[in-house]
Amino acid sequence: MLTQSLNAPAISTQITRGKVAPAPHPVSDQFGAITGHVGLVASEFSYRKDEEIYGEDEPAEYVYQVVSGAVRSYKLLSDGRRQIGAFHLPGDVFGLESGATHRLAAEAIIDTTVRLVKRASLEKAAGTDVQVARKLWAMTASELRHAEDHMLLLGRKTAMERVATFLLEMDRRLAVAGMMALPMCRRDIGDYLGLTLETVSRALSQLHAQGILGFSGARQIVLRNRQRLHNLDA
Amino acid sequence: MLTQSLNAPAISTQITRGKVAPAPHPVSDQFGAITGHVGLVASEFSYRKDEEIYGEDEPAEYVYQVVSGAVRSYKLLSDGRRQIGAFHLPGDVFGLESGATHRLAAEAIIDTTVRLVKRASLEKAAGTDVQVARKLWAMTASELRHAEDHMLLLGRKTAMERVATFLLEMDRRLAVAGMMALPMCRRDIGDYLGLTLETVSRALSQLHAQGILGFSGARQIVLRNRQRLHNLDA
DNA sequence: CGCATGCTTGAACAAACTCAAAGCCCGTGG
DNA sequence: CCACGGGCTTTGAGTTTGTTCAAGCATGCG
Repeated sequence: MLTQSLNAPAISTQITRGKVAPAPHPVSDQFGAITGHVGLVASEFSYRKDEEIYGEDEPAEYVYQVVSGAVRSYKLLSDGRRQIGAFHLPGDVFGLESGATHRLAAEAIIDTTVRLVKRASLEKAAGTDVQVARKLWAMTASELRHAEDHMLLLGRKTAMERVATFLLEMDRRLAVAGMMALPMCRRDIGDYLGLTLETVSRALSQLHAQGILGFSGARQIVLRNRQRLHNLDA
Repeated sequence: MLTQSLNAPAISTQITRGKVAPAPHPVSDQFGAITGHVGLVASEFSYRKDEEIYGEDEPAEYVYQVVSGAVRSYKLLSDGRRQIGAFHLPGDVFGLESGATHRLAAEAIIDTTVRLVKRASLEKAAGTDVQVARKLWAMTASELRHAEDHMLLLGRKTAMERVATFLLEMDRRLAVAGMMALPMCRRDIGDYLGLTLETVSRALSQLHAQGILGFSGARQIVLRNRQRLHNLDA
């Protein structure tokens, strides 16, 4: 886990470009805000479902952005208990570290393509460009904000409140035309919310029975009443 | 909570110095590493036990360092459930934000003196001095690391494991001559660990019965067997 | 020295977990 | 195109861990 810096590509799609897409980036494109600004070299890389992107405590050689797919960042206890700290969806940057190593491991939840840049080149850019330095700090601060909210959820919310929070978060982040297609299984959701997969399933069933959400298959969910869901979320 | 930027001083000890202590700072002094470097103006301020230092979502006007005493940072749910995200002990910097507001509230656990600098002046310094910018990022990254470890604790550890982790953390951070004087009450510990105060008390009693720790009053604790405590911590 | 606050302990309870089984999809291959 | 198989999800029943509610105790502060 500590030895290799990058795993084997999934389908040998290691397309290295001299420069990342020169097309204009929206403000929300955090990676573009950096790479576009200082002209860093970015590459693309693909991982198959459940493939490890990097391990816990591995040297942080690259910084990643999800192009398509989904990624989970997690920590393990020695007996296998897992806590997922975050899900990374298209557009999200992950694997950014101020220190030398990755604090959490990362795996592709489904087949996933990422863009990546060498951490060293970002550090270098930050050393000369104050805007880049500010942006790196802001990205880490944004992760911290999420972690702080999540500590409140894990420490103090009930199972139903956690699931309600999760659904509202996913709705915000990946709903298309009022519907969301969850890339992760019930176990992943449980490990994110500090619950078992059964408890997650029961909460979702209950919300379904109350008409608050609709299913089209276990992972296609429509929120039918965001207000009521919000009320369930403490 | 959103209106005032700084609460009334405890005992009118608002000593403003032209410059903070010019004595050499150890490497561990994060605040000094910045203020010393760029010559920022720092002040000292005191808060009485249980006094609010700033509220959640209040504008982040200052960055603080504990000089003496102890501080808790926390979030509340609407019905009063509380999650303490961190305890700040002498030497610790807290209240540092990349964005405009404080994400957690902060209160003095006991009578506390802090050193503080205006956030704006730090931002300004970071704009010209890359070392300062790097340091601010590193401090936020350090908080993130703690939050990630704490998510694992809150989401996946048992009550005994949480208490063991807590004791080892406090031992590391505030033990003097093998003994630690906890500044916080059982409720604070519970709200930090996602437990009730009764569960914390029961775990401590059990550790005492097993000879793993000794008490001299409820808050004076001696760890008699760190190895066994470490084994109890997953 | 006395009281109030915080801590401990006990007993009953509840929320979530574990273990188990059945059902549903979805992708695969015939 | 349909049948099959396997993984994922749901649901149920019983258990466990930690919570809640309630006393009693200690301690440290005035």
